[in-house]
Amino acid sequence: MGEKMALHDVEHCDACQVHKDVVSAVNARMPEEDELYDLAELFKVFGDSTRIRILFVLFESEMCVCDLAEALQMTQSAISHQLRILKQAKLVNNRREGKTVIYSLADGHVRTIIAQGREHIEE
Amino acid sequence: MGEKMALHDVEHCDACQVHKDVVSAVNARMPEEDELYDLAELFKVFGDSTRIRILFVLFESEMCVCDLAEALQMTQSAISHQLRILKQAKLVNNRREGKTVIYSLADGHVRTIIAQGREHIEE
DNA sequence: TGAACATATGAACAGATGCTCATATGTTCA
DNA sequence: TGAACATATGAGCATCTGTTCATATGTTCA
Repeated sequence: MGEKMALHDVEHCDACQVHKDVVSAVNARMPEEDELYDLAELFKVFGDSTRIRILFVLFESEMCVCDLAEALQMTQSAISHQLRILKQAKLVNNRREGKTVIYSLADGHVRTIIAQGREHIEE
Repeated sequence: MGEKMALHDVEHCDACQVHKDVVSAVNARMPEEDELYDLAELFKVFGDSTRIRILFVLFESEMCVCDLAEALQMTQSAISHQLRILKQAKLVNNRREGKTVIYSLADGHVRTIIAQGREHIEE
């Protein structure tokens, strides 16, 4: 921030003057830049049907990579790349069992978020 | 579907044979292709910090396009493009009042989904 | 140890995405 | 009606994303 904040003039309508207090109030309650960014990054992870499908599979049962590939009819590589993203977002956990690696859901937020999403689109 | 479903052989581990019943069960409970796609599309909309910021502003108050541009220090065009996406996803409603167009949150799922997302990243 | 298996990862490429710029559409008011 | 204002939209461009392909890492067992 600071000198980088060279607030270029932004257009505003006449009504804007009236609502200026609301704009200030809004900015006061807006989360930090970092949190907004992290939130968007989190939802980006849900924003791909391959990853959504992986999560649905894991709703039923923890599973190894190759079973996931089989279940979704995709290559091991593609699944592995996506699992990496899901893991970085802490949506899944994994543990090694011999040669295989077992992935599972990380926490309940995943179910809640997807459930709310499903409710929304069914309207 | 049909002839397009030329199930290319997918690799599978030895353990996979054991879990084959689980894979079948999973596929039975998997939502339709369309729903999975729509779900991903919905979350994609949440997956951009500009749109997240717009939603946070609308949490506080319904608002016209130029006030949103002012609040977020972005151009009217950029905001308008994003509002279009939010509207297509039925996350916001709008109504015209004279020259201005007022946008507001569409329903409670938006708050719930974002609230769950915030909970998740604060761990 | 070395072969076979399971998973991870880097490079590369095609397709999607978000912003800007220019301009069109829609509304009010003199 | 025409000027001014508010918003919407299409084209273009730079960037990001998901898959594939090749290959590396890690594990088991003979």
